Amino acid sequence: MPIKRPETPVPSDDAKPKAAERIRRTARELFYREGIRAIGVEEIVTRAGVTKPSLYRSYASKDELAAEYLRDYELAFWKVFEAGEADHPGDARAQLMAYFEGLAHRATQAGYRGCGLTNAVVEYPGDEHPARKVAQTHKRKLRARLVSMCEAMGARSPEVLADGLLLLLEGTYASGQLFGRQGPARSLVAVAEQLIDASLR
Amino acid sequence: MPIKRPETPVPSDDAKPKAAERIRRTARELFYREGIRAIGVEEIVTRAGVTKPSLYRSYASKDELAAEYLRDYELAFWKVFEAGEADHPGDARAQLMAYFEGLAHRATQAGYRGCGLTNAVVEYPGDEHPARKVAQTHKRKLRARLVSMCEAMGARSPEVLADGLLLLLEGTYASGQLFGRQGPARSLVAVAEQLIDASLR
DNA sequence: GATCATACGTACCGATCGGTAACATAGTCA
DNA sequence: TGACTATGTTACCGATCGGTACGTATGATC
Repeated sequence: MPIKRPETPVPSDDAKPKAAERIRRTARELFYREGIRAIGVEEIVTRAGVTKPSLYRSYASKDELAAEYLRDYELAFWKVFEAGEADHPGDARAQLMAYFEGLAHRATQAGYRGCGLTNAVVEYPGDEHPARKVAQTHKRKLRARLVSMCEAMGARSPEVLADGLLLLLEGTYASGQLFGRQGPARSLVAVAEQLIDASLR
Repeated sequence: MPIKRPETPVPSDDAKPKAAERIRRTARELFYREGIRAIGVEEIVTRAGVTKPSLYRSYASKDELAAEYLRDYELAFWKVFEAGEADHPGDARAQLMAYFEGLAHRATQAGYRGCGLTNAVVEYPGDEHPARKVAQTHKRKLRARLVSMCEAMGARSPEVLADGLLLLLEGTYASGQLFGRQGPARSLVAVAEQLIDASLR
């Protein structure tokens, strides 16, 4: 019979226990689908199969759990956003359009709920909310990233093109939940191509 | 001394009394600034200087009050949106750009809160909510209106151009609250012009 | 001045909100 | 085995949620 080794390797500084991870995943799903304000902590712990004290030992408050959810969301976003780099190395335009194509598809599915980060900013107008801070920091990062991609494309005015593409992105997030399957998000790719074409020197 | 005539003219079927109107106005301001879910009915009636029963005598529920708020919001929107018609009769492009210019200005002010209708859809993902229904109906109307304006402009593909402009609009609503004064909304006019130019035959 | 409808306020409802104190249990290492 | 730590559980807190039963003030009409 083999020796039972500990589940967490020796130099693991921050291995989250089971309950905290279940809470995290459940909160992520519920917060995204229903909205943060709409979901109570009671429902989170019930659906996660744990109880409230388990939540509050791992997260300081519901607001902090929401912020954590958005940090996870951001990680997942970058993974999708950067997926095109492998397929199109050195081609910023193709990388960006790969993300746009995927987004246009997702945003025209029934039940699409937009960007969790943008939604959080809508739900929490006050600047002091931790979730809002995560979201705003992320969006600034995204904007800077778009600018550098537009520079790589050789845009006449990278900032203006990046702004335009960001407006299209955010517009797609919103329109995806406003309109159903035949929403304006279906034109995202065509419009983005037009805009990029018109912006190159 | 003149005969004191009744305040409401004879064939007035539904003249709202004073308290209901105060509630309406207070709700409109608070719902827009703070969000619908964030504001309780208690706070509305307190700030309006009335009491809860007064609210529930004029509105069936908080949800219905929220829907009423959005109906008012929609009226105000069309007033602004159609303001350009007087200045630029028969010139759909100039009418639209007039709205875009005003929006770009508002969306780059500190404390901008985006579109109340879009925000409501973010706050209430469930299709059955009365506020959401108002918002979605409005957005469909807006989309149709944009299509007809793009036809009037002589666009190659009016639907695609209208979609693109709608994405820019919604993106501006969102970006206005995400970024501060130097947000991407500042480029809205330039981008829209580029997109329209590229879409005419 | 009595009547009566309308409009408004006082006081309260049960439910749920986010959050916690106190205790029980399980795994780790001496 | 025994002490320590980490995690889970029961039961509860005050505050606030949306909503209402019921009594009161007001103002026009006869």
